[in-house]
Amino acid sequence: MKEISQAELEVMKVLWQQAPQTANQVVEQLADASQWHEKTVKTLLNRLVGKGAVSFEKDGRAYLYSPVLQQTEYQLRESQSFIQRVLSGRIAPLLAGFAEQQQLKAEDVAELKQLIAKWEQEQK
Amino acid sequence: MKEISQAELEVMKVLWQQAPQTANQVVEQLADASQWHEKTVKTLLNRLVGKGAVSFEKDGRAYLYSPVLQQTEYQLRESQSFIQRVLSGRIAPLLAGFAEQQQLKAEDVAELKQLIAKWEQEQK
DNA sequence: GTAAATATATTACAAGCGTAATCGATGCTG
DNA sequence: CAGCATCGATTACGCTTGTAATATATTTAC
Repeated sequence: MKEISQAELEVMKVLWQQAPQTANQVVEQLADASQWHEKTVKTLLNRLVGKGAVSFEKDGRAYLYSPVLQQTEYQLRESQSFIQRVLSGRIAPLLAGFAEQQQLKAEDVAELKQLIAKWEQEQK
Repeated sequence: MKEISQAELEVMKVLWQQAPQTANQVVEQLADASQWHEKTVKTLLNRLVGKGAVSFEKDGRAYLYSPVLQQTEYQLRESQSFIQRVLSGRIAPLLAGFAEQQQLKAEDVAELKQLIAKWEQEQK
């Protein structure tokens, strides 16, 4: 699977929320959110099909698009490559930075604790 | 400050390890690690200067290069933008993915615990 | 059934990127 | 001092990306 560009990612997000969707449904959501021209969105859809990240089936004159690449899979892959590439494999500095910026929410901390508990279980 | 590309980042990493360095010192380290041609590395150095991420001072015929952008600053900025763009602002899923892949090390967990403790202190 | 609307497909085009080669200046060597 | 070696600067070139416009095929509306 080829790399997905930033603009293409926005299109994927729309499809991840709901699928399948026609090109026009996708266009409408992104016209609101991103000020993108219809033609631009359709180009992006096309490129995503070319990259194998999105598939479509014909529904009369229009197409119905669906994501092939799943969001969790994408997030995991990107996270791993990001942590290697930018953070040299260490994850804690990222959180430290976040904490400093007061961007860590109670919710996040709760999830972290659970994660740690689970991890410790597995170590036994 | 303009965006730093992936290839440029490798050059920054070398300068973050030690600075200032001559172009040739940088070239040598990257020739080993990345198979890059001398000309390629020098182009990257030049582009980084153009982007304001690296500065130089003349030392006779050669230049001495130093990073202007600091690594921690870069990492923080990139982490924030990554978490927004890819993870929609939630940091926990990233960790969950990591844990699943057994990539969380004892060291990481220790750091995370400390972070949480500190965070809880601050909430009081 | 012919024109207008509308879907996708094809083409466009400038900027950024990866990956160098060439140019021009300066210093080194014999 | 005349060429060679070596800097950094400039130029190159094909690919990707952002951002569309144009072309083509198919419906649908008179």
